[in-house]
Amino acid sequence: MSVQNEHVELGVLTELVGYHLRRASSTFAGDFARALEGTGMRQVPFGILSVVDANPGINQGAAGRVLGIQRANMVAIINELVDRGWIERKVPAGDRRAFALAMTPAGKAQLAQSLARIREHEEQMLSGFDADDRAQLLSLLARIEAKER
Amino acid sequence: MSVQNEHVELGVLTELVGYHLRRASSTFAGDFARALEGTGMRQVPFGILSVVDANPGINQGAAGRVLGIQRANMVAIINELVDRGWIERKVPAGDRRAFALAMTPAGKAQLAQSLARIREHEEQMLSGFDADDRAQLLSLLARIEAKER
DNA sequence: TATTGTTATACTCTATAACTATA
DNA sequence: TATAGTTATAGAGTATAACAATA
Repeated sequence: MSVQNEHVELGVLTELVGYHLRRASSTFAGDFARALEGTGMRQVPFGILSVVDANPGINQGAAGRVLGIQRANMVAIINELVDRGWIERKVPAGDRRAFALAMTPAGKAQLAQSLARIREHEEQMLSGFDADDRAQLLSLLARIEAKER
Repeated sequence: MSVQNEHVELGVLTELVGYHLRRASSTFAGDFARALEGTGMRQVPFGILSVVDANPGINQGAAGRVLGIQRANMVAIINELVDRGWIERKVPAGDRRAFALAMTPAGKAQLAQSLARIREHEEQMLSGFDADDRAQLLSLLARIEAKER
């Protein structure tokens, strides 16, 4: 029997929003990875670049908090971004515990290049979605994100 | 400065559907884990229970395929479900390569108990969503899942 | 040859606890 | 004391390659 002809029921999963969120997110992430293949860019590091770019001088803890990444897990990711020359750590005058993160010119360029690929990938994944569909989806997702505790 | 007063911009992430899908899915998964805490149930094993229940006699490969889980990764999960006495492997008469998976009575009970908790958790996460909002969300997610390749 | 299940392995993401330097 | 960053560690999910048994 070929895979195409396989008839398999999902059972109670069919009606569970959590299941479909997980699968849709996974489908999106898989296409993201293919679209960025060879660049070494992944979803999480890209998120950090976006936040550092939008908040020059932000520290690791604050960047991690807005992205839902714990302090301990930020260390390796920030190290990677610094090693690639995309962001830099500066010791601020006021509080010598925290580093101020800032984009380098190479980081800015990387962010722009990745963003171009990501926009293509989003167009692909959302083909068939009109402006209303996209706005609806973003609005519904935002209402779920707001339930984070 | 308290966390509440922290003002941090997401930058280009704000408009990216992939980012919000990932965060909403993560918010949902976190609440799922809290709702099922102590029962040992997780999203992936629950999905398998649902599929086996809806397709008695299905084999590991087919169950994994519909859920997007690879053969190699099914082994440990099926072992766990068998060890817990929730499903059983039977050697079918026709094809002795594949096992036929079936629910045990304990597995049926576990599925029902977990489902009750999961429905409460979904009510919590979707409070404020009317029937139309839920149908819209499921429909939009299904259109993204259909892009899986 | 192709398929099913299996083993081994590795990488990403996530989670917790404990430590240090600084405030 | 509280906070920022760090280290160590572990678990869950996911990915690939290679193998044995069966078809």
